[in-house]
Amino acid sequence: MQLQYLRVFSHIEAVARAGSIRKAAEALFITPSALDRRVQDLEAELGVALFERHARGMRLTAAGEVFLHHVRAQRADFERVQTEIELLKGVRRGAVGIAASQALAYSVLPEVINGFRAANPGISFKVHICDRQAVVASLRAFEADLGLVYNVQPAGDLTLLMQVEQRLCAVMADGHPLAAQVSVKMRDCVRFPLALPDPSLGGRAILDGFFARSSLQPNVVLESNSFEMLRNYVRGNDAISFQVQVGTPLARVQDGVTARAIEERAFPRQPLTVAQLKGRHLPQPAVRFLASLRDAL
Amino acid sequence: MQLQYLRVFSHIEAVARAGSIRKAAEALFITPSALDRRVQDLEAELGVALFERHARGMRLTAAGEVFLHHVRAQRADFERVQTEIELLKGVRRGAVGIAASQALAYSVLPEVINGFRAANPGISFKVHICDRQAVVASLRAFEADLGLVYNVQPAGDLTLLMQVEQRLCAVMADGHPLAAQVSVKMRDCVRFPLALPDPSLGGRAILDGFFARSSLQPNVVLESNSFEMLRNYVRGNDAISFQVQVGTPLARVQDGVTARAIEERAFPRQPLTVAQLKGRHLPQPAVRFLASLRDAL
DNA sequence: TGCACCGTTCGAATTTTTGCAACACTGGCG
DNA sequence: CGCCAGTGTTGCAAAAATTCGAACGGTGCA
Repeated sequence: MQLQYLRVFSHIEAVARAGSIRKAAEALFITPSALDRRVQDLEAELGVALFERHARGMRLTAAGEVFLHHVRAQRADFERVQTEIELLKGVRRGAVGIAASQALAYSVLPEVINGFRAANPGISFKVHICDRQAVVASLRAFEADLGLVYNVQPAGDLTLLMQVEQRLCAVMADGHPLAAQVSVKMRDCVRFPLALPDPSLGGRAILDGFFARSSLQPNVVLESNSFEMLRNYVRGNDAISFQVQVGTPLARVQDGVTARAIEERAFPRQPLTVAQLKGRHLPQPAVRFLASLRDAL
Repeated sequence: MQLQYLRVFSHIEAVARAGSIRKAAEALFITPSALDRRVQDLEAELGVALFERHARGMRLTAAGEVFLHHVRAQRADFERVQTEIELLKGVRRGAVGIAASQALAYSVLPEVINGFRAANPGISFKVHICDRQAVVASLRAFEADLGLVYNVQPAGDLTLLMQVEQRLCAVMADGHPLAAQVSVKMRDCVRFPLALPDPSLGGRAILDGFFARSSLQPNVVLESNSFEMLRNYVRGNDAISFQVQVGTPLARVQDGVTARAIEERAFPRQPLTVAQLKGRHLPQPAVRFLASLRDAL
C-alpha cells in the first residue's frame, strides 16, 4: 500500500537506486520527462540539488543522502502508524521485518516465529538472512525492524535491545562415534576432519579465539559461508562442524545430523545481539515479537 | 515553507483544529467541497474514518488522533532535515522552538539566547511562555523542541534532558530596608507584606512547602500569575515578592527592583527541568542550544 | 416548525501532471 | 578525430487530478 501523496518520495528513491532517470522511469512505468520534472520540482522546493548530474546518470549529493534517509524513516514510521490504526480497528495485523545472521535460520527463528504466530495469527514476517554488514544496512535502510547478529561492531546509530551469551556446539552425523557421548571435548573433535564456518559467519570468531590459545591442530577440510552446506556435508562422513547453540534442544536428530555440547567452559563467549536503528519507533508487532524472543532465549 | 506534496496533511490538521470542514476550508482559502474530497480520499486510502461526522462539525476519531500525531511528527522531522541540509550548504540557519515557564522569561532565557546568538547569528528562536500544562502540550504538538518547566509531573512521553536545582530569592524595591543586607531571612521577610506567585507558577510550591513547615504567618497582599506584575508591584512599596533564582547575578538592580538570596538552607528544592518529547530527533540548533543552556545553569 | 449549520454530491472549469518528440550534452570506442 | 550510445532536459499537446459553484439531505436548536 502506498499513499498517493508520497509518490514523489518513492520516485526519489527509485532514481537513487537505478542511478539514472531513464532506468528509474522504466521501473516506475512513467516517462523520463515526467520523472525528471518531479525531481526538479522537489529540488526547487527544497532549494538544494539532490543529485549530481553526471554524463552516465545521477548520483545522490550529500543533501540527497540526508533527504533519502528521511524519506525512508518517514515511510517506515507511516507503516508503523498504519498497523497502529489496524490495531485500533481490532484487527491484529501487521508485519515484522527481521534481518538476521545465517545461524539463526536453522532453528531459532523458525521456532520462535512459529510460536509467536500461534498466538498472533495476523502478524506476518519478512526474514532476510544475510551477513553482518547487510544486517546493519537493512536496519539503516528501514527494511528491517529488528537485526539479529553476532559479533556486532558497536555502531553509533544502533540501539542494542538484548544480548544473549552464546556457546558453540559440535555438529556431526547421527551415527558418528562422538555422538555416543552426551558432550564432547575439543581435544576429541580435532581427531576428526573439521568443517568450519568461514570468517563471514558468527561462530568462526569463537573458534579462531579458541585455536589461537590452544595447541590443538585442527584438520580443516571444508570452509563455507553456509551453515546448511556444512550440516549437509558432515552427514555423509565423520567430519565435525560447529554451530552456535541458541536455546535449541541439543540432542535432537534432524535429517541425520545431531549436535553435542562442548565441554570446555573457557571458550571465548560471543553474544548474540538484537538491535534496532536508534531513535526508531518500532511497530507494535515488532515490540511484541521482541518480548517473545526474550522469553525464548 | 511547505512541501507541495504534504498539503493534504496540513488540510487534515486544519480540519481537526477548526472542528468543521467549512471553517477549515475558509482558513485554507479553498471551498468546502474540495477539502471534503481530500479528507474522504485520504480516509479511503487509509481505510479508516479519521473523523466522526457530527451534525455540528467533525471530531477526530481515535485513528484520526494517531494519524494526526504522525503527521505532526513527520513535519517536525522534515523541518529538522531541512536545517540539516542548510547546514550542509554551509549556511548555519534554523530555528529553535522553546516552551517555558514564566519565571524564565525574566532573565535566564533572554540572556542565554543572547549569548547563543552572538556565536550563532543564523539561528532564530520561537519562545512560547506559558504554564506547565501548555509546555507539555507544546512539546506533544511538536510546536516546541525544548520545554523548560518547574514541577514537572513525569509523563511517559517525555525525556528529561537536564535538571537544575533551583533556590528562591526575595525580590524587593531598590530602596527597601532589607536591600541593605546581602542576604535575607524569611523571618525578616514576613514582617513585610508579601506578593506571591499564584499556584499556577513554579515558585509557589516551594513557598507553600516552607510555610506549611514553619510557624511564620505570611501577610499576603497580592497573588498573581504574572511575575512581571509582582515585580512591578513591589517597586512602589515595601512589599516583598519571591522568584526562582536561576543563575543570574543577585544584586543587580533593574528598573528599581533588586533581589536578595534567602538564608534558610532547609527550603524544599524544586528542580527546573529541561525536557523534550520522547523519541524525537532534535534539530541540530536545538541540540547546540541545549549545550549552551547546560553551560549557563 | 423553521432556521442555521453541517457534510456531501454533481458536472463544469481549472490546474497539475504526464506523454511524446526533439534537443543538447558527455564519455567511450573505433 | 568523429561517431554513437547513453544521459538529462525542454516545448507543447493530451490526460488526469483537483477545485469550484451550486444544490441536496440531514441534524440540532430556538
